[in-house]
Amino acid sequence: MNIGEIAEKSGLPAKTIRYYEDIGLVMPNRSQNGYRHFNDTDLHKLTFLARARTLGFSIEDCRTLMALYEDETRASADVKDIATQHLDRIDDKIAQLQSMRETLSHLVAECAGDNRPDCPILNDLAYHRE
Amino acid sequence: MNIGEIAEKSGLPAKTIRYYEDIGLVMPNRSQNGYRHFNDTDLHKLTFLARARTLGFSIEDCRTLMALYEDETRASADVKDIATQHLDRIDDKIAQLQSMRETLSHLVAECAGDNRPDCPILNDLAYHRE
DNA sequence: CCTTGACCTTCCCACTACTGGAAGCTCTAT
DNA sequence: ATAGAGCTTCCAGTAGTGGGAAGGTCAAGG
Repeated sequence: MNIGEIAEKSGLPAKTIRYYEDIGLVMPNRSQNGYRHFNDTDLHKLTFLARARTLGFSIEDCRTLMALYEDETRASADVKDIATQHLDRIDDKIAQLQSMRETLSHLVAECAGDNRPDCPILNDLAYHRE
Repeated sequence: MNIGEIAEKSGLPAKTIRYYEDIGLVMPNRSQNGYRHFNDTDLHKLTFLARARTLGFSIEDCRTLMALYEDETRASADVKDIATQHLDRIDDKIAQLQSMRETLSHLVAECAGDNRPDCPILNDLAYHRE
């Protein structure tokens, strides 16, 4: 498979696949013309990566998860640790966003949104005291 | 005020304040020795920016919001539009994170987390079909 | 007067995870 | 022969800092 084909099959843009090769996540062979040549194992890896990225894992987490996946002597505890930490980070982010959301939605609700200049949103930004 | 003092008062790192000058968000005067010299207006602007950033507005949003703040003939509708769009982006992000959270928490719950290799998390990554 | 240490300056690199674009080579079909 | 699609590498840029080098400035102490 050339890069275009595997891009379609894996759902990852060709650019991204080249980038993953750059950072050593996949190592496709090369044809004589210099084109990357991907096999089914590469496709499987890329699909794995695409799924892990969809779940929000960082590239470094993905690297570790792939290594664990390929290590038949792994302990599932190691995988669970990574996932749990990731989950904690997600929870932190959600909490942070919800706090923003809370404040913003109040301000938006209070703002008349007409052609007059008075605006509670700007007042908050200018004079907010924690 | 020198940069150290205003950094402390505004709560922004000196590095960040220099960056904000670079991109034209603040324009402090310079003393004869070349040091930046900030006045109360600068402090007010930086505090405004710090608050806007806390609420998650992008730098470009901040630039627009500051311009509106300084424009006495503004329409509050323009401010409300920016805030509403930002709120929508936040809602999107929260939804995305909660979807990840949902999937991940199930997988984590199913994983034994012991020293055996079998792991539902890796199975999902490797064989997930949407 | 000299030195020390805390400030300040500019400049450049690194980070995350790509994305876009330019210049140029290869393949396929007409 | 040529057009167009697909491939290659390399370079630059994104957002918003953070880290650190190399060097100028200032105030206090000996």
